[in-house]
Amino acid sequence: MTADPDARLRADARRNRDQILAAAREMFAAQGPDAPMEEIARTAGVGVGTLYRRFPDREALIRAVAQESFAQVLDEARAATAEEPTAWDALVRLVGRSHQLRVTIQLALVSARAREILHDDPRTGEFREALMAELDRTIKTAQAAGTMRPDVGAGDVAIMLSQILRQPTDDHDLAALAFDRTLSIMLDGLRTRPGESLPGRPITAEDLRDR
Amino acid sequence: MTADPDARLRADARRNRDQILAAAREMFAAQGPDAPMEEIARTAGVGVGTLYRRFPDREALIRAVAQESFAQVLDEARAATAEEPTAWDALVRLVGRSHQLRVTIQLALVSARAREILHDDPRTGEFREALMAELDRTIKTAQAAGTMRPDVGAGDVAIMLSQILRQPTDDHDLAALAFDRTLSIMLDGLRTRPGESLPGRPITAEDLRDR
Amino acid sequence: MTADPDARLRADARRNRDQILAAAREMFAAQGPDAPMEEIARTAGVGVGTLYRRFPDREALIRAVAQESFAQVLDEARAATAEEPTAWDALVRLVGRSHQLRVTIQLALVSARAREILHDDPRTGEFREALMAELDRTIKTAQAAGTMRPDVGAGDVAIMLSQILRQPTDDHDLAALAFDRTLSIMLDGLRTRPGESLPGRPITAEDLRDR
Amino acid sequence: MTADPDARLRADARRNRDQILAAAREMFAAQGPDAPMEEIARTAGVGVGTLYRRFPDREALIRAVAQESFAQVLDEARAATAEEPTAWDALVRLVGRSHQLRVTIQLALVSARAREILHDDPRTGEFREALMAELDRTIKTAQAAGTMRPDVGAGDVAIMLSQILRQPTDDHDLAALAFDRTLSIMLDGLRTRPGESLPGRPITAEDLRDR
DNA sequence: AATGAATGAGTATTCATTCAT
DNA sequence: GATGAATGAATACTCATTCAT
Repeated sequence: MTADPDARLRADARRNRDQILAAAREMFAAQGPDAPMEEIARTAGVGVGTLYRRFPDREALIRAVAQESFAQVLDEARAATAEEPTAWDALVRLVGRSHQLRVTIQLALVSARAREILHDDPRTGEFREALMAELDRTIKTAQAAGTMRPDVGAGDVAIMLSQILRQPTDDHDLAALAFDRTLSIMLDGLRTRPGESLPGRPITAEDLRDR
Repeated sequence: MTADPDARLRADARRNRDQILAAAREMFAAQGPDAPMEEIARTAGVGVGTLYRRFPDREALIRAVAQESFAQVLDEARAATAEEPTAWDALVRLVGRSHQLRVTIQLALVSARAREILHDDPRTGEFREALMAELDRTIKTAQAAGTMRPDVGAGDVAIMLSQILRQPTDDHDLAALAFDRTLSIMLDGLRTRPGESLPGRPITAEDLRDR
Repeated sequence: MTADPDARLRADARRNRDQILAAAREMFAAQGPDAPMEEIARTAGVGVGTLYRRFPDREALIRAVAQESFAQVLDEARAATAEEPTAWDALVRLVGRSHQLRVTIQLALVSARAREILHDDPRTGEFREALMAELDRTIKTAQAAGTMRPDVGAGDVAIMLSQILRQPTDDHDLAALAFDRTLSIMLDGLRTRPGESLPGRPITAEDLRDR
Repeated sequence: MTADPDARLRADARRNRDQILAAAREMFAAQGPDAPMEEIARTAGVGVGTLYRRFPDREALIRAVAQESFAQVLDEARAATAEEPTAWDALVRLVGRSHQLRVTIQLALVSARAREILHDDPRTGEFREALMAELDRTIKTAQAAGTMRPDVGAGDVAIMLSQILRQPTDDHDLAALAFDRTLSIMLDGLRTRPGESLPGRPITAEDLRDR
């Protein structure tokens, strides 16, 4: 009946589990989702056996890392909607703050293997749905308020974001600067601008449902 | 025993080399730069031995593929500058047409390993320099003509492009649509718009020299 | 804190021990004597720790299972001798009824590893001795009565039985049918038949003492 | 178009392949079909890689060993039929000579895993069919000639044989003696004996088709 | 005493690279 | 030169056994 299946873990087991997840997040971010399991275990300060006890195989580990990170983004998105005065502000805040989540999100998107694994994981799916719903709502509100161009959909924004969130350089300072600027340019491009029109049709949340 | 045995051999070797490069391009695009050497050889229709005779190791192969692709982009950029009426048009054409080059460019940027390998390859470096110079020139011209916002540098554009060029989805149609739309939004964000101003400072070609 | 805490514990421990033995018997029969300890524990409804408290390692467990099963066969053999009118009848009953013991016996004979383990276990040795003595007596009585061919020894019969007792198929019905028929053919072959003679010499209980 | 798919192997590769098969046969006989691949390779005098190049996984190796051995038995069976004066003699010779094939046959029957693997291998299936057909013919001929009891089928004999063929002891001399004697007893049990009758119904080749 | 978490050695399998034919 | 065979290091995963709670 508990939301968290691991709530009943013994204290030390819980700690190990968390350390493993943290290590995996780091490692995945640095080397991609094929990072050696043994190295992940070592980084987490446990034996491989322990890692495998908690996460029966690499896929399970990837799923767990992704879920954790998705949950964080969703929280962030809801907080933004709740706390910001306008939908546009909520959007700006959401995408701006995601900064710290970049790495883990990237994981979920960057490797073909990871995407495949997450594709048919129901838990991840739910998060994605919820996140897209939130985004969709925000965008529609902003468009109704006249602050955002009407010819874009939640899918457009999601894709743009997922692209921008990827680390363009290993130089962290430069990457941070680039993120802020690219984001700014993109937001400028998203503002209401009468007389402009995008090619094709808006990409909706629907379009991304089963990608 | 032929009059010109050398030429014959060179033709053979040439063909092999080209087939290997083509196969590697495909494979890298599909599976990333860690695709099995044996499979690349098979796809190219040669034995692994032949592959290794041409390219002493994986790094050499990656470098060769990258060079070829960079050379194409450079040609494209120069043609755009030469043939389009305005700098803005040249920029639009360049980024729009890069479509076909997406895959190979991506290869050169997407994997940490590939980036590392290319990082200190002088030949690749030259191409990058030339390309950035071309881009810088185009942008400055457009800014001087008042068509492009003055607070962006060649680095900003290069990074944005490299981000956009990555395949966001395996659904090719959706990816193509997304590319066109994201590009459009980005271009809108790049147009002259009095009263707007980006955070930080322009990212220049310099900034990317050693990334 | 109870008046007799010890008895309570013993009852608990006893139950655990029995459940573990039962589970091991099942598991060994199904998967051979290399079945995962953890799975045996789970089937028995206890933790691995408990299993290891009772049986310090796999060998000890195998020995315990084997002893239990050997003891049953010995009981069966003695009952047959005591209750059947003739030695031949006793023999027929013994080998026929062993049906249910097949699985556990098999365990003790089928795997090289198990045989090795049991080889130098004194307790198992005693059972084997007793069983062979019983068989030897029965056979000699039958031969003296003229119902059984004189050129066979207890070793011949034991070996034949151990061969026949192995499960020839996973199809249980077919296996049961095959057992009955093979046994019948074998018994026919063992009956007194003047003028026939076997190759070599009788294999005795002695011969099998240290196999 | 060749019967043997490996006919085109280079001389050295061929040699390696044969050595691997020989090593596997030994190893499987000694330790069962789970013998370490690395050890098999070492015994064969090659690296693991070579083993895996020839046989993509353990299953493939098991299948290859089984096929080879089945083919030998089939040859033996046909030779016996062709060269012996009576069907009964052919049967006696076949089962007697199988002695040397014991080990490899055992492999195919002893482990649940091996049986599963071979179960749906068409090549193995063909051999089994052919072998059973041969046996069936021999038995029917012997029964028609009045030398063999009429109430047994090819399945009965096959099962009995497969049971007897298993190594009952590690003492090779004793095992050989036991085999000869058990076989003799079984053959006595199979001879024509008016007035005797087996339980159930004859087990036919059919019955074993899909075990 | 029972539990189940942690450990790490043991094995299967893959694949880059070298080398005999 | 081309080929593809051989090698062995790298890595995933399993499971017997030990030990903290």
